Amino acid sequence: MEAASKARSTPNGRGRRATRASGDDRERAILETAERLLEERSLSEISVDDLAKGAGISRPTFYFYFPSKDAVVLTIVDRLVADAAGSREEALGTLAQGDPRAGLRRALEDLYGAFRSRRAVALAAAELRPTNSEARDLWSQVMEGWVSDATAVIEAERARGAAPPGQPARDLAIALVQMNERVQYATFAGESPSLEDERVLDVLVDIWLRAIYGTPEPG
Amino acid sequence: MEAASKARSTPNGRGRRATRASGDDRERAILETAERLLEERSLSEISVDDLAKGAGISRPTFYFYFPSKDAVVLTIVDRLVADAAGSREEALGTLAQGDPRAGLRRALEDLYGAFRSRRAVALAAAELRPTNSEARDLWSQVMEGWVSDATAVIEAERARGAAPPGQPARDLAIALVQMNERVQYATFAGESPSLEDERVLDVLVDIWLRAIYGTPEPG
DNA sequence: GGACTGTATCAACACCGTGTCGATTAAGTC
DNA sequence: GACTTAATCGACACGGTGTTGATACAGTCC
Repeated sequence: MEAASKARSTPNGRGRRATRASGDDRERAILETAERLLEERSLSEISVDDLAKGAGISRPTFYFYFPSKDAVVLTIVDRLVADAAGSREEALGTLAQGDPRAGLRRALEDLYGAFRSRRAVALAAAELRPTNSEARDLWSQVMEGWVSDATAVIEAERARGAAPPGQPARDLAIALVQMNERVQYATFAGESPSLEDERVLDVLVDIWLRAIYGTPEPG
Repeated sequence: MEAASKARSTPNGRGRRATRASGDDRERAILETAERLLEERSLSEISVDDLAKGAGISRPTFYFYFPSKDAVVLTIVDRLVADAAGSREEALGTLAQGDPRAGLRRALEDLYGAFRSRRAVALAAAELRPTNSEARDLWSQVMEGWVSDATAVIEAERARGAAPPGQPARDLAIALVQMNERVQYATFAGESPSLEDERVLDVLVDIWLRAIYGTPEPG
């Protein structure tokens, strides 16, 4: 959905107010500085001055390019999300027909990979959510996309008799997608009880399969 | 684990420096003000001055009772966690023998109920985690408790032949416990894709049962 | 009942991060 | 060479945090 990242003619509201001169370099410098610093410390430990210094400008000049520190992060997250959306489209095709286990694994793999390759940004986005409504809205859209995809898959599998009935497909999808988010976040952040990087996919795929195709009754 | 809440003789580091006079009222007033304000707005929108005013004291006096705003929230969360731990102990007994579905539901119900009844505090704790290491450590301990309980249950069920083998019990437990946390948080916060309050337990119990007792292979 | 001790209180201060204003410079047009 | 418009920054105002030092206000203790 709405990328507006390449559309340099249309100012995207988040970035700079309508320009085309050499200041593009500075804008990029700010974004790169932000990504670099986020590898070292958390968002709350980075000030506007740090970003300005890193880009070789003064703090007031920073505000010529971005309205706030949050806006910088949102711009970066926007792009990450757009990239991840690409993987998703692609993976959904694989999932549609053929071996469900392999298809589901491909889909979750792509998603996991997209965020793991830019851990720092993913963690910053999470840190922003509680205090920034724009970040919340953006993430809501992202989650909604995955949930509706997963819902469609579950319903299709039930329709063709491959999966048994159970909880409403959308409810199941919400819980599973939120599980993925949380498990991945914990692993990225290196939380104390968390899955090892190499185990994440095995465990998640297994739970998804059992939740979708398994029967609920214990022996 | 370590409550140190009743132990008024031992100053608990978080609270006030060794006292016993009428200032106890003020300490309680601050805690109550914090809980009250958290019902209205998020932690980041509450200042030390708000807490002081609410308790009828000046901002410097606040620092006589607590070293920071975070310390107030941590004190409250400490108590919530202690309460929740009580429920857990109790629920584990029920789970041990008899109908697994009913037992599991009881356990998850108690946990869900403990946090739902003080939503605002739970949300504040989550907001604190990214910026406060003490909050992270506290929550780590809480998660670890649930994870090791769940691990034990899964291993016991596998040992007695009620549950089939599968992913390592602890890995499964981590993912499931983190799912619960995330799903419950989303519901409390009223996030956009989130489960309705009345659906949460049905969905979570179902996924737990399928993940523990189900077989992974699709038809 | 006056000297002593520890609790409780707050005005004033120093500090830091944010965001804005106004003045200034450096390029392009035409 | 007068006119815009991009780009820059010093100086300011603001709001929040945490500390210091002075002070009032109990209660002992002799």
